[in-house]
Amino acid sequence: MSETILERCEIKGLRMTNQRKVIAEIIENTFDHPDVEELYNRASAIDNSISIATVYRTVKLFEESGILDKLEFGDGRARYENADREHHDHLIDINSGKVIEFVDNEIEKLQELIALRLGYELRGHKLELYGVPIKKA
Amino acid sequence: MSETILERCEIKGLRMTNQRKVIAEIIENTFDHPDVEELYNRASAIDNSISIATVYRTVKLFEESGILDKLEFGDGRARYENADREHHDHLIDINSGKVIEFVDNEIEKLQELIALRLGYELRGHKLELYGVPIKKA
DNA sequence: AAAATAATTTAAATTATATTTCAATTTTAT
DNA sequence: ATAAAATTGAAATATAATTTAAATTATTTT
Repeated sequence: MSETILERCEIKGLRMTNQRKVIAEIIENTFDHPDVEELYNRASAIDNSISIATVYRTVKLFEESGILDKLEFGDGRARYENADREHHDHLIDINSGKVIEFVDNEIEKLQELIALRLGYELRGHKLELYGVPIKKA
Repeated sequence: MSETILERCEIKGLRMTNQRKVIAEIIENTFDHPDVEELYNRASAIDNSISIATVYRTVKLFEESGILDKLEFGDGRARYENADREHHDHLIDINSGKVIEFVDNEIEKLQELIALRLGYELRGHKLELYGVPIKKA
């Protein structure tokens, strides 16, 4: 977990063009979950010649290479985050859209177990909690 | 949990046209997770004048009325199932695409708890397990 | 029951997200 | 430095979903 995205791309033998470096940098240094449009905006601010087609192509390439994780929170747009982080799930505030990350080892273990009981080896999962903030009295 | 979809629609005051009845029937009597295209095919077999726009409109209406649940398994198409069933989650066989339903009360309780710990009241969740069948020796 | 009003439908047009084509450019290999 | 291969930008295309508008169907009023 210590390499940068750029380094991991190079390890995988991906040709690192300027455009890809810009996108890699942005994802490296963000802790939110930008969609392609947002990545394009942020990338354009750094290199305004970059096209949105390249952003789409790059996130797809990075996802297929295991560099990025694709998230879908049900609003029709895909979001991306650095795949090289401690695994976590997401809680989405349905009022504000805010996304909170969490990990729960118990739930992780349970998922493995459930899959096993059903005769499957767990290869991945998707857990999203949707909630509203509890009002303090 | 004993009413039909049609009855629940009527309770909610939805105007039940022929088209909507056909779609309601189909979902009532299916235990898979059809997408709109598939619903349209099945509906067309019953009433070939039904249009795909109506299928889209109807699943949206039904979803907003809590009659249907919308599922997204990451292939870009939304799938639907009768919302009036014992709650369950899904395990997707990544080889065959087969979908297995399961319930685990422990995991349900844990999710509530996690949300609470983060200061949220849980309003919904999405849990999908992705796995491959374990080969028997 | 007929007329008036309101909601729904079909088919086509439109929108939104994502992918692909192709000529031009950039990168890598020779 | 040149040739070969991959990537890019811009525009075209694909795909899922939504919307428009005229026509139809259902509901309400008289």
